[in-house]
Amino acid sequence: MIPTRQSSPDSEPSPVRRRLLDAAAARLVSQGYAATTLRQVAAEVDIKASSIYHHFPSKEALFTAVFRDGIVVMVDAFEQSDRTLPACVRAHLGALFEHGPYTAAHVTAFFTAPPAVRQAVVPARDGYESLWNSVLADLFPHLNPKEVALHRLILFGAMNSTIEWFDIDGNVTLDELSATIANQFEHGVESS
Amino acid sequence: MIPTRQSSPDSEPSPVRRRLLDAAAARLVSQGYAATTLRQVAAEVDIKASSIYHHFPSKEALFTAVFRDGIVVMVDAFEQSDRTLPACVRAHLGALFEHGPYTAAHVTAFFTAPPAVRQAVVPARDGYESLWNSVLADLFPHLNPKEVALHRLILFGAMNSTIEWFDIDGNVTLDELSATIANQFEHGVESS
DNA sequence: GATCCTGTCTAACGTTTGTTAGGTTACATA
DNA sequence: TATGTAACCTAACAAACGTTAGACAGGATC
Repeated sequence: MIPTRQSSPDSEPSPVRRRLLDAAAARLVSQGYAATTLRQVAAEVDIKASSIYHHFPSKEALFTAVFRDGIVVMVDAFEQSDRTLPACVRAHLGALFEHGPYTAAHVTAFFTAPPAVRQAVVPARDGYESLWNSVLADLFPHLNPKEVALHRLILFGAMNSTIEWFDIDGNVTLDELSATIANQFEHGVESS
Repeated sequence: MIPTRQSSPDSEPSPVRRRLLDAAAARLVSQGYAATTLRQVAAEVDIKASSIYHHFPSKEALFTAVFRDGIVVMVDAFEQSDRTLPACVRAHLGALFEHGPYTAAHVTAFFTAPPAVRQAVVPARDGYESLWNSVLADLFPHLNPKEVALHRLILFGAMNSTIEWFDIDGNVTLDELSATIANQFEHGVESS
């Protein structure tokens, strides 16, 4: 009857394994890959660094799992939304700010990870991008596929950068921010 | 008569010092702060790591200088543009892709640097952001200051994220990309 | 010619890193 | 009761890190 918060994307793995992922994700957000040490992560779970190797075969494997879970959280949020643009934007920002540190870790630290880790996560990333591409293609049928991809990248940049400055406890709510971004993407800043 | 490219933002410092900054910036882009070692940077300039300390008092000082130069490049490009939105966007992307690795290093690695380094660069960052705020306030007078700041952050996110996917040697030119981003910011994706 | 300064070097320091080897407990299952 | 396995531990490894100390060369200055 231990009240461990299960912000888990997967189906009930070992509690310690889950807490290791939680701690690793949280550290990734604030420190990046290279500066996050296994001893820090282990200490946050009250075990020793060497014990991590009973759950993951290497540092790379641990952080690969974190990045994968970051995408799982995004895909889950995306699939629970209707396919309107504001809803999709809201789902993406919700994954970033409301569903644990995994998506935030992915967005902030993915490019600080070594190539082997990045490559292992690429397929999952591509899957999420495809979801967006098909939604945008439906919503804006006057765009050809190349334009869809280009505008999606611009939108992703706008959404993901919020992790660097948006304050979830500030004056602006996530709903308002999502509406602003979606509206600007669709109609431009003139219509604000 | 050595053909060292002088992609320098400052006024002719020691050639070795400049080359150290160049090498450090290039490494920052691909590896981030913690993973970039002084021995790597020194090797690229054909000196030993300990000799760096004749030019900079510490690793933090070296990379602080890199981040500062990243802003200098941006400000220079910005001030040579007229104050239209497409020109400002083009200047920003030019700083990212055409004027050496300093701005790219700043955008990709600033948040991977330790707090002491970030804080030392904050004033210069604020200056550049103020330039943009005043231009956007002039161009879109119907926005109040809070809205200007919010839309600037969204635009910065869109522009800076291009460093992660745009290929300067690909099919799309920097001019086209700048026009697309500026147009979308102003009028939305509908008008594409 | 003696002195100083600049720029580099070699060598080493203390620390930290990811990782491994081997031992110890607790709790299953037989 | 015996056996096995999961989960942790201590201890240590080799490598790499930022940094420092001290020596040496070359050129300028006196």
